[in-house]
Amino acid sequence: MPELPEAETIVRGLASRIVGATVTDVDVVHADVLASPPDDLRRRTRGRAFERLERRGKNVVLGLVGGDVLLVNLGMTGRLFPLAPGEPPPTAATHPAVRFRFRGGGALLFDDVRRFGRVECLGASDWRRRSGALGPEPLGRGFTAARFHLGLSGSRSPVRSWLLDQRRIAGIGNIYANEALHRAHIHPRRVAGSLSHEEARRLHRAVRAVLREAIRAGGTTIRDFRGADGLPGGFVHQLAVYGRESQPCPRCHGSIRRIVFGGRSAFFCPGCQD
DNA sequence: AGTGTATCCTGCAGGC
DNA sequence: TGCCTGCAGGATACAC
Repeated sequence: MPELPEAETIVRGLASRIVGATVTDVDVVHADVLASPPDDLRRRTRGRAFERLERRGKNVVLGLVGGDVLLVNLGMTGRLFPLAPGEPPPTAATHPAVRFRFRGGGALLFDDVRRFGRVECLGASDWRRRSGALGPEPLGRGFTAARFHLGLSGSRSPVRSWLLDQRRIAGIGNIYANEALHRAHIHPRRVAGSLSHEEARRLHRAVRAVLREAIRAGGTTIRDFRGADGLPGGFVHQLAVYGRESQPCPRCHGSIRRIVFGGRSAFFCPGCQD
């Protein structure tokens, strides 16, 4: 489910509720979302406070005092709900998987219908290594059109697959890959290394614009996504192609098509993407 | 280095 | 109403 804008929306909504909270215990309802045994997670988090909250790609990163990091990958249907002392979980939290209890009675609930999400606690150096294996942040300063073009060059994979590969660029998922390609007038199946300098520049701009606009709208809710405040994201109303098979292209009024490759649906307009 | 396929799960929409 | 199929925002492992 959640891609960069959804993770960013969660982090922004969560920060004021979580930073400063000290973990007293961890309730594990579904251990299969944990990367290590429940006791490992308890040992590493109990008695420690969260001191910073950030995002890396699609991951929510909760930094603990002492340098360890609680890493949450939301998978397809993962959500994080902060709970005030005495506050019951929202009715939307139908599939609780892990609950971090805080001193004073508050909590952070990880809820995940399909349980493709992952929760793990890493030491600082392990986290650095993990983060280093991810590609650049598309909204970061270092992510220039020139660097993007360089990354694309030499790759024979379809550009949509290239965008989804977290080792090449971090945070883009199927919705925003399709939306950015449409905005840049580039067919999702184009060979990444065949993009001209001009096309790479257009796609670079499109990726950044789509992600920024989606963050501004609070992410995209197809079905499950909720921000930390429990609200759905509004970008679904601004989607041009994703999930709109057979509907008219908002730009040229051609009929949007769906094709499948790399195991996932790609949506595009045959009229204005080549 | 690519691609296709399968896997992990649950829920929902659509066809009959 | 029920049953079946296909589909889903992700990540990974495998064979070719």
